[in-house]
Amino acid sequence: MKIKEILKSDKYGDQVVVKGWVRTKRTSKNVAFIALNDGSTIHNVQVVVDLNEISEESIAEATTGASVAIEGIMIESPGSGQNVEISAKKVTVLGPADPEVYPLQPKKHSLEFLREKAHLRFRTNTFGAITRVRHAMIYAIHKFFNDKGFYNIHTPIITGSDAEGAGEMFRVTTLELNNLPRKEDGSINFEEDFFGKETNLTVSGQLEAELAALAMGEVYTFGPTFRAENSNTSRHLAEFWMIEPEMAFYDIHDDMDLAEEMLKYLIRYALENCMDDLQFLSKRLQEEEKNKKQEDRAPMELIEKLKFVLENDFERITYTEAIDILRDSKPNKKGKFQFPVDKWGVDMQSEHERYLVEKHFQKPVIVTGYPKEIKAFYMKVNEDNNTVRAMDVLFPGIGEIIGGSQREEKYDVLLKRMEEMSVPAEEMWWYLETRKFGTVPHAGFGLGFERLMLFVTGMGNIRDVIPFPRTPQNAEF
RNA sequence: UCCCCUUUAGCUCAGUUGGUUAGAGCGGCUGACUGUUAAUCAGUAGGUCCUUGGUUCAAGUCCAAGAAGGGGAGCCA
Repeated sequence: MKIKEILKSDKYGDQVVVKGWVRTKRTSKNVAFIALNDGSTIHNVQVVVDLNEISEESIAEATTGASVAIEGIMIESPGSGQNVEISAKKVTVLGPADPEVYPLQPKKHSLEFLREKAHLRFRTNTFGAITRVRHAMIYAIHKFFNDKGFYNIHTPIITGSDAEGAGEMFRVTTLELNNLPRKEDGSINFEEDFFGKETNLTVSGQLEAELAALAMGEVYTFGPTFRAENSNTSRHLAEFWMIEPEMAFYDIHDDMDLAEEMLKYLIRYALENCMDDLQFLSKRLQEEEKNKKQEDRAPMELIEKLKFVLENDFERITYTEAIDILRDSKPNKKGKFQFPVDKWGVDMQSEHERYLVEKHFQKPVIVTGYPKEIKAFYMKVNEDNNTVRAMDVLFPGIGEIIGGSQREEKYDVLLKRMEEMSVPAEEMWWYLETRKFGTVPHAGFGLGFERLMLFVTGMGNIRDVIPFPRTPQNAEF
């Protein structure tokens, strides 16, 4: 029986078998207590062992980290702290964990330490909670789209195009690296490679998702994404999961509406289904906050923050309005920004996004209408021929959580944009053909799944919301 | 890739102007305790002071290079 079910039950007297891992064991002369967890919930079940019936020796190996099977009876707990507990009739240690060397102790560990113990950190309260919330969010994403009539599309992980225009790519090859086949001019002959051409891991499924949307109407991808950027921040991974909806007949406003609706749906789902875990994460955060200086502390605790996002409309402004606000802002006038905002056309830096979201509006902000020079070739050019129908959703503490746009559906304009930005049009013939045959206005966006996880769990480092993070110089486990 | 910080016991950290046998709390182990909640109390073991080189009579402490980790920036989701 799962511990989650036992703790909800009041069938005192029922016989149960529980299997799990020991968190702590406390012994006294006549009685021992084992706090047992099986991953089904943040809470442990308390197993009571009468040492007059079961010898202390037989449970000697039931130390922190050991796996055990308990046969016993559910009883109403006389102690405070829990309603139900299990009176053990038989304790079997399935797999001992030598307490001299088992690295997880019944105490707080730093997140940095646990990162080096990623194979065992699932056994901690924090990562158990994160893992359950992560699952709930994965499920909720599929449910959200399914209920709206979207189709899930599996886009390729190995791609032959290097024109997706989103960062450095990981090369995929079966060529022998110590003995590369060369052409006469000395360059590598990729015709001998597995696919007969240069291939990489995908940096986005968007282009393929567009192809599907232009027949299926509303589609989404949810798959692994790879970026070989040498990026060392708490918000970047070399391998992460991205959700990319793509919708025919949507304009930029429909796109924004969907993005806001989806984010709120997911947050609501977490509040309705993961309250135990969120409460634990919130408490954990609040304890961490105590060690911070007053000005660095979060203005709201986790659950309050999630509810706040649910209950308020996202602020929608144009890039031009954003630049005006920033130019007239106190930190800009006082020279507090590392990158001063002086003229229209500059890209917004992290500090500017943070100012807008955390100081000026104090809620999520969607910025649209960026200068076309700083955005991708596929974004629809506005009538002013100066800005594009891009939209970035900015979240407090995280920055850009969603980046999206209405796509350029006009063949001539798209081709011209590709030439301007030196995107090889010949290679992208298939993408262009969708604009040649039955093109329609359409839009889409990309949501970084781990960035969503950062927000929902309140964690500060993206390496702690994915089980096995891949970052520069680190592919352990 | 750039800037800043850190590296001392299993974990979290202290270690004075360079000076003798390097400390604490937690955890482990041993024992005590009539139901505990990260139990409590007593005792006990445990160290390549990140690595290499240098300065010095003497280096955990000063200098140089490197490694690992963290924070921030860029890039982005």
